[in-house]
Amino acid sequence: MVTTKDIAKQLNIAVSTVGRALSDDSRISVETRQRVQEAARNLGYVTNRAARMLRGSKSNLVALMVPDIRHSFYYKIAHAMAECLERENFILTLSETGDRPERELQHLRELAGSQIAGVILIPTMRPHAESVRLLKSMPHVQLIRRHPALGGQSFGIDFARAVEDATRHLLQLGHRHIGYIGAHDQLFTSMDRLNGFRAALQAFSAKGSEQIGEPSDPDWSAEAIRQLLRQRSRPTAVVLSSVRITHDVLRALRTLGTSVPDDLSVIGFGDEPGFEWWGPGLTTVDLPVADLSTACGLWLLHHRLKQDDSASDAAFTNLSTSTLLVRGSTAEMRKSPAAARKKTA
Amino acid sequence: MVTTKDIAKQLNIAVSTVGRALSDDSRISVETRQRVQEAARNLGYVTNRAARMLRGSKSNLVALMVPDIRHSFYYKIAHAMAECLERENFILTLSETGDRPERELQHLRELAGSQIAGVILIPTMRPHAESVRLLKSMPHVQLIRRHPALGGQSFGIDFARAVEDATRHLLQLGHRHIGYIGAHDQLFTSMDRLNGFRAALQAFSAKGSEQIGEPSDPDWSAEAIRQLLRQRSRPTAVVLSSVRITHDVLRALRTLGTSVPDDLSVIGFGDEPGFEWWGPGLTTVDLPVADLSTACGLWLLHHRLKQDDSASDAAFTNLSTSTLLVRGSTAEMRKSPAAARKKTA
DNA sequence: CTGAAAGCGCTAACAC
DNA sequence: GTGTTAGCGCTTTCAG
Repeated sequence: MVTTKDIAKQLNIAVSTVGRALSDDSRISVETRQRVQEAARNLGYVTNRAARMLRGSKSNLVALMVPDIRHSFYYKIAHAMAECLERENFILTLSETGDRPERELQHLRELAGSQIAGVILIPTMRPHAESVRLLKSMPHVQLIRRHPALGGQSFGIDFARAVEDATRHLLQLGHRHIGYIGAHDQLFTSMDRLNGFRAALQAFSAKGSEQIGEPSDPDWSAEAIRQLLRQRSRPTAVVLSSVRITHDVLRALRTLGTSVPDDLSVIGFGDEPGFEWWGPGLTTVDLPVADLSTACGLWLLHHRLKQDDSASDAAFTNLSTSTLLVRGSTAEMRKSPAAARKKTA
Repeated sequence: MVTTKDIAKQLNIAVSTVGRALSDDSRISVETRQRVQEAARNLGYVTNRAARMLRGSKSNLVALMVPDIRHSFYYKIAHAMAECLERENFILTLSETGDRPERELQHLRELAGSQIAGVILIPTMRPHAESVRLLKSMPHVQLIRRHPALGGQSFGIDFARAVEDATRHLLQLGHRHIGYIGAHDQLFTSMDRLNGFRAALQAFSAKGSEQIGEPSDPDWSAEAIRQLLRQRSRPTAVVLSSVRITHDVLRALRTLGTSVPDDLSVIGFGDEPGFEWWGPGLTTVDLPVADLSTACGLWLLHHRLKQDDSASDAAFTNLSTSTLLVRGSTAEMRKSPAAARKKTA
């Protein structure tokens, strides 16, 4: 490893001169500056950030903590963050929590030791007390989810409105009995989504059939849609409230041979590769993940990490709104589904 | 930030004693060790890795460099790496190159300065000379692709065999005229795949129609499949040779209304969510990405990063084999495609 | 068993 | 315009 000392020795000058020349200090003569910078290039000098950090400067590491990078939600976030941070010469670290508080804590410990500059996290349901304490010592923002113990800065999506818009779309198509499949966790955003669904129904005095459960069980969603379709008076449309559920229900509907949108209109959640070509094309809630992430990344960089400690700890919440992507899986309600079936046959 | 000095002051002992106690040095009495460790816990001490690194120890950062984390190929890799590194208390950094040498270089500069412990990279087509030099100073492995200038350690997939197996499957179903859609870049693995295709055809003395081009253009693949289907004597099956191409062709086939597998048997590349429910279910080459990545990560950790510098620079190449996932998009060749169409109608 | 002190590479305050 | 020096937090001799 080449150090400033090596450069100094080679040019017969002092280390401090080298340091100043490398940072283009105006006190150093232009000539010396050039000589130093050239020598640095020739020797392949790279500044040792460990040493610089020891002197108090911040690291250029920003951590992103997500449940599982394989979900479209999260890899889209990671991509947007990577681009955003790269532009400012920051390095992105990636931690997967698997939604487990212990893994979250383990990562935070590791990150704290590495003097991370900041953390962007999708928190687990119930973070450990130590996680909370560790986060207090590093600038951070919550993304997508929001846990009260983790400080007031967060970027999220208005899920209530997203689901409400989706439901309204079905109502405007004439549907008056709509199914809903959603998750059960108390905290976070699941309740928001359900509330959006209920709000829309109420506005039209329509009927809802809710299936609430544990979508992390791979078979649960399939069973939920079967339940809905088995009712004597079954819903003519269904709203799915997470990407995971959408995946599982789409697969189940193919197996069941349900005709979409003739027998059932379907609105999914999120837009993954494949949703476009599922059956007649899936009408779905398009989440503004990329924009949200970029906004979040920039905000962390500019409001929380800038040298001047003017950065306030004031609560800050940004809620993005999503848009409905209308494709073929939703249609006007016909009086009799059977009639519709005949017509297309 | 709590330091060893703080702990020392609080307990009225020397910093060196604290340091030794924290690393469970046998020379320190059990009692002192416990007192120190308890104090550390109470004060919320975390060891400052910057300082430790300055003393010569390696960082716990391992970098992963991929073209774009949003592709299934790469997020699967990232996931496997994250899990693998986490187990050994390493931190994964994620760099996106967008397949552009300049971005690759920029990231490598940043990583070099941060004293990264090691690099796992999917190299760009033509890495900069400086990238090559930088990589020489850090332990690294190439993954998936393999560029001769970047050292002899690599983990890859036997693409030639993957495509050959896929083609053979079609041949065994009786197809004797098979289309192939593939990429054009000279280096790396594209040629391997094409060779696999040709080898299989030759074994059966069958006819091939190759469309070779630039799949990064979103419309190119669609045009390629149209070309194949427009020929007077058109192929009865087609082999797709990248994930990207598979996505684009599947979309195009839907638009064209081609009946699969009656009019055309199709074999895709990679297995993404959605391939399973595309049309009759896509027969595809299932790439052993997760296993490969885990193997690669473990290898870097254990062969290249261990303190003892016994780590050899010997060339090492691991080629994994993939398996064919047979679903509904491939069928036995009928004499007349039209007859098949009638039968199902 | 424990303490004192040096030094990793860099920056910044203080000379000249 | 440039040199000297101290010190960031830790590990590691070398002394006791």
